[in-house]
Amino acid sequence: MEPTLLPRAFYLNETTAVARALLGMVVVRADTEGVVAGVITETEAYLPYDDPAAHGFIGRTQRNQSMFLDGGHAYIHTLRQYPLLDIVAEPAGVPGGVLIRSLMPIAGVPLIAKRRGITDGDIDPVLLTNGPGKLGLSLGLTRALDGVDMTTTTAGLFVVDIGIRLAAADILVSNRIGITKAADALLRFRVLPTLVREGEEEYFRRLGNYGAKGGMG
DNA sequence: CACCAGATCCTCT
DNA sequence: GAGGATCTGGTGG
Repeated sequence: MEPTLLPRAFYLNETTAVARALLGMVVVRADTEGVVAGVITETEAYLPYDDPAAHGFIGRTQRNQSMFLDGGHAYIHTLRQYPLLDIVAEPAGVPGGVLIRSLMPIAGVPLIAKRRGITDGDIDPVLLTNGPGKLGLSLGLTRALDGVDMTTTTAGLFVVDIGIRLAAADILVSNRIGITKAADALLRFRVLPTLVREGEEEYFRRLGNYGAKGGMG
């Protein structure tokens, strides 16, 4: 299918539904250094209500204000030296967020390796972006991109649908990791690891079609 | 202004 | 599985 930019309506839904639906979608980052893209293979939902692990739980602050924007905006914060990418869900004023935890790179691997500081040319591409901090570095994210609208291409950070459709059986559900509050809530969603591997060539083929159609939108 | 807690990663063991 | 590197923002004095 023709790749399509995910519209606002995609994100104006329950945070958990958005977290599931984002699996298989493609994050694209385009800036002066080049284009980087990867299929989303792991997400976590941070709920707008009764979720002490969510940054919005304490109310609106300087740090988390982007979570209160309309769904489809970026909420980018840093943890130690790493930028982390959330995509805001739900309508404005409802601070739901989906943490993008892992990508499978499908474009710009050399640039990703450069941003990761990896010089070993023989490294597995999947290992370059299989963690929230790693993919944040790979996409060249900074707090300057906090709050940008990801339903347009103007900021150079957006998500496209390239036609990947996952069955419920293809998704692993488990507890969120790296947190201490509400650590037992089943809000982590992953594409079956074996499926990621098997789908790798197919993803590249789709991207080839995308590139042939004239750019990233 | 000082303190401290993190939605992490990497290197050992 | 544990510990250190290293940085920002929230909270309290």
